[in-house]
Parts: sequence; C-alpha cells; structure tokens
Amino acid sequence: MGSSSNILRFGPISIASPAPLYEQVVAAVKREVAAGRLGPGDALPSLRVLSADLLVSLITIKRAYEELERDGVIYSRQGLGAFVTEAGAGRIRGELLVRAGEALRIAVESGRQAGLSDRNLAGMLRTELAAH
Amino acid sequence: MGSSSNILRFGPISIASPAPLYEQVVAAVKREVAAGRLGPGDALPSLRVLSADLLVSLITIKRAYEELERDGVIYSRQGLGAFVTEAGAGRIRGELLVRAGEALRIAVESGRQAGLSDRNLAGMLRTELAAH
Amino acid sequence: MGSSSNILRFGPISIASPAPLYEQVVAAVKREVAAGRLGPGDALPSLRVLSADLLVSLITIKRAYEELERDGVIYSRQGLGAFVTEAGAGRIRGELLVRAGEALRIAVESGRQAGLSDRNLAGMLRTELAAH
Amino acid sequence: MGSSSNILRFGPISIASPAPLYEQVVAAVKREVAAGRLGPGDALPSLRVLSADLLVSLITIKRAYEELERDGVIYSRQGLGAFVTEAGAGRIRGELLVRAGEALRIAVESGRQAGLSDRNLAGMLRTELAAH
DNA sequence: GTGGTCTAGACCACC
DNA sequence: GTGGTCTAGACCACA
Repeated sequence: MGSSSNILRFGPISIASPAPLYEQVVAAVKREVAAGRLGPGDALPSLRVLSADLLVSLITIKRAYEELERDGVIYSRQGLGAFVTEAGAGRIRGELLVRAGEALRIAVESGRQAGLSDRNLAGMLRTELAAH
Repeated sequence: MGSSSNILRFGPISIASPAPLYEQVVAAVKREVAAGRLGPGDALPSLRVLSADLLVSLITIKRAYEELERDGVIYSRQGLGAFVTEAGAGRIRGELLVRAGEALRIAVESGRQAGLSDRNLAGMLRTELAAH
Repeated sequence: MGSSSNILRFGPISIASPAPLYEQVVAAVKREVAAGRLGPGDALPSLRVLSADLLVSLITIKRAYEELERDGVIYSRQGLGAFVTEAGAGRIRGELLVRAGEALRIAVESGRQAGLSDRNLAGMLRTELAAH
Repeated sequence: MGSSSNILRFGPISIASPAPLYEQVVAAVKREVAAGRLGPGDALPSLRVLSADLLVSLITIKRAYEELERDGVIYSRQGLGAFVTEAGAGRIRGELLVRAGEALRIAVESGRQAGLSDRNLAGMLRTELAAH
C-alpha cells in the first residue's frame, strides 16, 4: 500500500485498446502534466512501482518513460528517479494545439468531400462544443 | 498500351507512407468514388493491370479489393472483374461524415486540454474553412 | 553468403567500448549515410540479418533502428524493411556541424582555463588539421 | 552562520543535470582551484558543512572528495579536514589541456565528415575566440 | 520474409 | 533503492 503511486491516477491502461501499452502510459502521464496534477520538478512513480501498480511489465513502463524523456516532458536520473521538466507543460500544450489544428483540417477536408457546407461544419462544431 | 488503367488516377502509392500499401489503395479507390469519377456499375481495373500500374504486388491489390468488397463499395464477379456498387458512394459519404465528426471531437478535446476557449476553436475552424 | 549484408561495412562494434552497443550501431549507420555509401531510398539490412552479422541481439539492433527513425535518418515499414530518408544525409550533416561547433567552444573554454592564448589554440588546431 | 562554507562558491549543483551529483561537486572544486580561488594548503569546507550548503547527501560529498584525492588535487587529514595539494593546480591544468586537445580532435573529425574545409574550421575557431 | 509489441530476467552504475 | 543496458523469446500485422 505505502509503495503504490499516490500521485498518478492513470486512466484505464487496457490491453484491449488498439494503442500500444507504452503509448497509453505516455498519454496518461502527459494528461497529468497538462492538467497540472504533476508540476515541474515533481517526481514520477519509480519504474518498479508503476509497473506493479498498472500490472504492466517494467520494460514497458521504461519504454514509456524513455519516450516522455525524448519529448522533453520528463528527465531521468540514475539512482534518483524521473521528474517533470520545467518546460514539460508547455511542450504538451504545444502538442495539443498542433493536434487540434490538424483535427480541424481533417474535419474540413472530410466534411467537404462528404458534401457538407461551411455552415454545416460550423454547426457540427457548435454541437460538439455544447456536448462536452 | 490499352491494358493500363485509364480510369483510376491513383494518388501517390508510396512505401514511404506510414500507411500500409493496401490501405493506400483502398483510400485511393474510395477517393475516386467519392469524387464521382467512378460511378455505380463502373468497372475497376483488373488486379493484374492495377498491380502493374502501381508497381505493387498483386496480393496487395487483391487484399485492397477484398476490403473494398467488405465495405460494400465494390462487388466482384468471377471472370468479369470488380464493379462499383449502387450504394458505394453513399457508404463512403457516411464514412466521411463519421470521420469529420470524430475529427471535430478530437479538436475540441485537444483544444480544451490546451486551454482554448470555445471562441478560440470556432475561430480556428473559420480560419481553416477560409484557407481551403 | 547471400544472406549477409553486403551494403554496410560496420566499423568495430565492440562490447568493450564504453558506448552502448545500440549507439555504436546508430553511429555506424550514420557514418555510412554521411559518406554517401547509403543514399536516399536505399534499404538497410533487415533487423535479423544485421543481428546475425554483428553478433548482436535482434532487439539491440531494433533499438538502434528506432533511434535512427526518430532522428529522421531512416524510416521503417512493416513487411518491407528499413530505408534511408531523403533528408537523412542533410540531417546528419547538420548534427555534425553542431558537434564541431560545440567541440570548438569546449576547446576554447578549456584552453583558456588552462592559460592558453588565442595563438596557442590556433596553433593546436593547425597541428590537429595537419595530423589527420 | 559561521559554519557555512565561505570559500567555495559552487556553481549550480542540480539533479536536473545529466552529470552525477558527485561529479558536479568534483568539477566545482576543480574550477575553484583552476581559477586560483583555492590555493595550495587552503582548507576545503568540511564534509558536513558542504553537504548542508549544497543540500546534497554527505555520502555524495565524501565520494567527491575521494575522487579529488585520487586525482591528487586534495589530501585529507584525519580530524583536520581536506586541503589543496601543491600540485593540484598543475594537475587540473593538465586535465584542461587534454580536454582542449580532445575537443579540437573531435571538431576536426566532425567538421571534415560534414564537408568543412580546413579554412572553414579555422574560421569557426576564430569566431569562437572572438565571441568569448 | 519483414518490422512492431510485450514480456521475463539478467547485470551494471549511481545514490 | 533508483534508472540504464543487453539479452532471449513470444506473438502479431504486413508484404
């Protein structure tokens, strides 16, 4: 009990999901950082602890942490652990903005190919905004 | 040569693309149908002709046609070839609508996580609509 | 041996080196690309073949290829293999320029802390240029 | 407090740095000696004082002092403390010269692989000398 | 055949 | 205790 991670509330890491497990872990950590529940300098759960918590292999967790480190969201230090970088939240926010822009581009492209007018698309966006 | 496909103008089928080759072929055919360049009853190029045209293995083309048939976009007749179904264009339009809706959902989700307001997102959509 | 890689002449991959094996493989491939012995579109040896050639675990080779892909030097396609990107050589050249500039900065900093004059440092560079 | 170290102005000792903590301490002491702020016979802060000042474990400081002693930069006397050796500054200067030479070697190697001429490299060195 | 993912378990360096 | 590297070997998707 005392050794379980009380910081991260990882969403459902599911082997049934089409996304690789390590990407699900990456996404979960980024969600925590984006939401501010993990701030600069905060320690992530150790590889072994998170591995035990999520019932996922240590190596899979390590792979996720490596990707987060490459993305500049965390840094790892031998013997110490892994920590959120200063720029982490900003980088994730940038990724999200790119993702949102790309999604809008796809929505417009697909919608127009399907014969939707600009008004149709704007209406769909309003519906989506109201729904969530 | 009269044996080359003069109907389909396949976009670039490239091994450098992250998408599997057969999915690229599927997408290319659907694009032709959605755009009306292939109508109900029209014949698709034969497996061998398309294989030669695209410099892609016959097995890959066969797999693409199988997926198109599963999707109800084409039907195959032993010895005659493959033809666009009556419902083909409608099904593809439905797929495109689903795709547009899903993209809008992602845009809203990502944008909000990045701190965007509804106005910000609506503005980005307007920009996108104006640009294309 | 038809199954051995006749393209890459990997330098000495040594377990005695302080550098991780996968980094040695990364460096070896980059050397081939920088020297033009591997050009855009050229296929790298398959993971299994290179693993057998270098007597290094398949997984270690895979890790090296993953890093090369992240660096934009190669791209991998399931079922096809790994290939050099168009921009590969340019990226590596950029890395090398950065490395050279950084090394000069360190040389100046260390040399000055050791009491060397600018003339001393320029002389050492001339010696180095003449020696290699 | 009179018990804090007023001799060493250690640069930023940070767990965010990729270098191990004890190496950062070693480097900081060597910097003080190379700059002449710590001369032969001068006493270093006690293990406990430096540990408290840098907010670093006593074991880490001890390990750093052991390395400095192995390098012949300081010597320790039971119950008295640690002191800079006569030869300390000279040894560090030697290390710096080796470092400068090695950096020049790397600069030449990398620059040539990137296609730079000798003139290019000499020009880059001049720029670096002028900038700092 | 190819690469992509996941796992189990070794050994090492650092703190 | 921590993360870093290397290995062996499974199973899957794609061509």
